[in-house]
Amino acid sequence: MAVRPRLTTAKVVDAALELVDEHGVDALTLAAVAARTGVATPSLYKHVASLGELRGLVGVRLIEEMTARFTDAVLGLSGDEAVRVLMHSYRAYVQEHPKRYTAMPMDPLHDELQRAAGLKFMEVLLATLRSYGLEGSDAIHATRRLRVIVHGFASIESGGGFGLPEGLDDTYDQLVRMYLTDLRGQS
Amino acid sequence: MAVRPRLTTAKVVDAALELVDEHGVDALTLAAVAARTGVATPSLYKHVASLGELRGLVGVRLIEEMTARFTDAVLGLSGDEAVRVLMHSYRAYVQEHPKRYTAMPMDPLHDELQRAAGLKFMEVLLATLRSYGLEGSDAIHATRRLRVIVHGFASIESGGGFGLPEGLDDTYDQLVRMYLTDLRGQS
DNA sequence: CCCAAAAGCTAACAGCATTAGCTCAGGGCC
DNA sequence: GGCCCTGAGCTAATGCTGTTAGCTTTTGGG
Repeated sequence: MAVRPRLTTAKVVDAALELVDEHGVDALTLAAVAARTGVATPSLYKHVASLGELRGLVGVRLIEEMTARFTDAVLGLSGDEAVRVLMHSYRAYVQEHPKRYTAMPMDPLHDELQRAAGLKFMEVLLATLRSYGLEGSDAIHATRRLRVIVHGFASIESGGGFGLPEGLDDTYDQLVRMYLTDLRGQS
Repeated sequence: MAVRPRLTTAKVVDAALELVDEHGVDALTLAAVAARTGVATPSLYKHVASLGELRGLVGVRLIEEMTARFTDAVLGLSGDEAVRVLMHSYRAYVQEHPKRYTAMPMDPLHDELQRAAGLKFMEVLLATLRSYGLEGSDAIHATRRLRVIVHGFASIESGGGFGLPEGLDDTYDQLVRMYLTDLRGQS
């Protein structure tokens, strides 16, 4: 640590995220990040190993941010109310950052950081379902079903996959209700 | 039509799809397609306007192929059995072409071809749900819920997003059951 | 039999990620 | 307090993209 760097890995990821938010995930290029941080492109390699790694770090950032937000939202709640708040929190996050969700990695097993972030995320889901008294594989299945619904909807909505946005709130409410009913029904 | 072309747009899309299947969606490059079709890269522009358009055509191909397959699978069935077969057909297709699903466009409104293909796909879904006697927005909500589940699961599974693949069949069965129960419950 | 349309080609260019090697500032250490 | 060495940032260069311009050559229609 001979020199205090003007740039850090965290700041590089910050700039990358801004770029994704503003111009979409395809605009995440090392040249653009360099321009935004006021640095020559090759200088970024002092903080990031490659464009691929930067993408991975952005993914970790997203998972962490969502996890923190959901943890906060669900705090002090339990049962159906906790699940409802969690699911609506998820959708709200994606709605606030429409272009961001495309950068979410579905494969958190490759990278060690992503793996850790993914596990923490799963823990929040499991904790939210704890009051239902599910054990072993039942708990795993329940979190999987939750992920499927929440990610499926977010993915289609943020990609503009639903034709007209009319009644989307209703559709989501129905999904939440469907999930909760099913959760109670199998006890 | 002065010359019988050695290459056609369809063959270009064929090669593109092969590339996606073999080496993932990131390997879909004009240079690679040219190499595979035995032609110089710029020659492709006689059949395709740009890489972006080729991506779109690949997307259309995928939607059409899935639609055809589901139409076939559901033929002569109705009610729960039709829905069950449709959902399992969807998953089977994605399992057979793991890397392919990433190329599926969620935004079929930009391109005219994609729009048409997407509508046909939705028609199959609506037709499958016809025997439930849903009308108006109820039918729309039901198809949306179906898409959310089916796409959510396929997206996570094909991306390796479920940790261990253990018990994934059970998870999917639970989702199918959940959807059907919900469908009956609200009549 | 000619000619125009169109498929494929080569040459060229801009933008990208990435590597190699340099410069030079500043904190650790005596 | 002055040296040194670590490391951040730079410039130059390479190879791979997609894309455009303009030429060559084949071939079906008149």
